[in-house]
Amino acid sequence: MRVTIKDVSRVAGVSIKTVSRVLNKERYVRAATRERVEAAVKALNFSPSLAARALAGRRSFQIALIYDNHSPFYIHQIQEGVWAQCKEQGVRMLAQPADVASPTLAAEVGGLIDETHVDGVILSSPVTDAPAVLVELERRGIPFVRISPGTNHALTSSVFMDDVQAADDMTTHLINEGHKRIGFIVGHPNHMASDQRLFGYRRALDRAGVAFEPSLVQPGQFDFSSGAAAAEALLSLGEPPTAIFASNDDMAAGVLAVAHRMDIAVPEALSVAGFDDTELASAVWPPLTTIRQPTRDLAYTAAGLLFSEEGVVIHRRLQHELIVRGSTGRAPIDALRP
Amino acid sequence: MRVTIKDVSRVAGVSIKTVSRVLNKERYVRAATRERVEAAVKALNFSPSLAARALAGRRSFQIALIYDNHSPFYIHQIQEGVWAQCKEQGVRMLAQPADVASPTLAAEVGGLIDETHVDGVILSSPVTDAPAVLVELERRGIPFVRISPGTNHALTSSVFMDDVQAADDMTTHLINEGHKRIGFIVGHPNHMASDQRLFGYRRALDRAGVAFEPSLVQPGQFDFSSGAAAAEALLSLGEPPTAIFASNDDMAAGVLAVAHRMDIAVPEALSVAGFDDTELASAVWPPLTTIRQPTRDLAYTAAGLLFSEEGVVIHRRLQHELIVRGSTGRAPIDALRP
DNA sequence: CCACAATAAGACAGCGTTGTCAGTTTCAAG
DNA sequence: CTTGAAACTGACAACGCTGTCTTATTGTGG
Repeated sequence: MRVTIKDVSRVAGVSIKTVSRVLNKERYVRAATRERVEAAVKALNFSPSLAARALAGRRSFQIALIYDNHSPFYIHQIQEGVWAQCKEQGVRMLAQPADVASPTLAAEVGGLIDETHVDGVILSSPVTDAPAVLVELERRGIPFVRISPGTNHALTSSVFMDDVQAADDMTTHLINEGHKRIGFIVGHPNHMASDQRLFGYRRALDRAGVAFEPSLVQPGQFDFSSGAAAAEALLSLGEPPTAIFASNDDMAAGVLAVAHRMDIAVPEALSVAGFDDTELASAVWPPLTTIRQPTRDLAYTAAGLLFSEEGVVIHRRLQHELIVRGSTGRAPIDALRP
Repeated sequence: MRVTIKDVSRVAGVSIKTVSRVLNKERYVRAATRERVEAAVKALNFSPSLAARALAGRRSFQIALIYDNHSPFYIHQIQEGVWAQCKEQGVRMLAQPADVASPTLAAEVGGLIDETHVDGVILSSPVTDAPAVLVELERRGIPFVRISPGTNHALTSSVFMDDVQAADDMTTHLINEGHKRIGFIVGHPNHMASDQRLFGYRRALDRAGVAFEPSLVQPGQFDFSSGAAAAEALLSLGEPPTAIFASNDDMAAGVLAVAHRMDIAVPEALSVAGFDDTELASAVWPPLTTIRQPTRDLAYTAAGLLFSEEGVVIHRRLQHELIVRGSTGRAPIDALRP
């Protein structure tokens, strides 16, 4: 039924071991032999069984991507980046949703590894910072790379962007546009990036000599409705902000919706800024001023590191970019004279 | 290193075959024995190797989900539905992006199956209607289920919704709101659903006695920018439509953006309707009147069919729902008197 | 209490590869 | 030529399970 390495070896007139050598690009195969084998592989349309390879050899040609993130756009980009790298490397990707809050998470990850023999694991935030998972992976000695982890102290590679600087950049941009009362919507508490973005916001305010006001900071969950709720709270303040910086695009979309509903003109009366530059940022009106996070590249690079020389720990920072679109503008005149 | 069935058998004091029986819930194991084995499994934290199971047995405990769809929200829901079902069944999901336009698609799918030994395949539109893929799957005799296929004539199960009726419902709703000139933005030509939605639109017009006007129909690609382009074309007509029905939400978001840019009030001067009810529909302003397509359920049900009794072909239709939100309203007065 | 079926458990081969090791050919230097 | 190392190739045993077949052990009607 199934075409096996045996069939190939018969057609090529060599031993199965030689076919295996060709498949794995090992040394010590005469060019003429290699060609005959390759021809046979092509003729029979042979694809080696990953199961058999995993069982017999040291590699499984599979890696796992573990994520728990409720922004579909973000996940989509992460998947795409990892996938692209896997394709280049001839490796399969197992995309695995997870729940960082689950007490069985580490056990599930362990089970996944045992079951599938994956060669490595990509962790996406916030799974990057689930201690139980990290312990489990280290105990197994399986290579893994983290995308946008909260801390870099682990002895494992990671790729990330400078969330603090990015939030600082955005806040500074708003200050330069004349805004003094800038609302901030914090991200999901599970994500370390949330704190860092908040820190960047405060740092920019400090540097510009703008007093930090706790009532202008609202909690959020990185989703649309929490953004809307936070916007309602901010806009019903006695002295509402002239700009709102939501720490991701989904929440910024929520802010826009509330502004529209309350008939507040954006950006004339209120500037709105997001973070991530997901497709959503350009799908809303006005299109969002945001931080372009190189999500796809982060994922692509992360997977690349997984396949790179073993034992070398690399922390690679990718550059973000401030994207100015229609949702932000000069502060209203009356806000400029205190 | 790795915990194997042998370790379990040693701890439980039985043969590996008996452990295998317990794992696979086979008959002929005394309750007491089963309990001892289960205890050993738990104590050792044993997860059986899928590779070994696939190689030795008839099942691999893996299925593949193949898709090529450029709406991240849609894919996300599909993945989630299939994933949920897989989790219940204790089976792994291989999410596999693909390109229906690629001439090597069928070969890739074949390779995937050979490599991974998957027990079954879920096809998401438009891969559902790639003849080469269907031929390849049938040739291999591997079970597969299609989500929202263009045709139901194949001898394989499928789940779908009534795209014609849904588009008819939406169009009728707009007509009932007094609209006579209703623009329509067609979906991606690769998707059979595109034709069906167009047909539903025409059917509703016909029944209501509204003349069909070809210039009111614009092509699209199911993405934001093609929706925007189509809107520009429609709104610059000599006599522009009072409503635009985009055949998915992404394109409807594009229409909204153009309306905002051209300073056309929605829904006062222009009603905008979408299709799918992805999260995007509620993230834009005004929130979209749309058709709720039970995407997640379709996927969940599809995976369920894959695991159900073999050989039974089932075509299951899931119910859609017209969701009226703020983006549509009565036609402008002057449009009501011809 | 016996015969015989139903139930329960184990021995062993084999799934399709790779790792190891041994054997054969090639080739350059003496 | 001869020799020895380097280049090549193959035989065979794993890998961790399940399928098949065989061998107990238990239960049941006559």
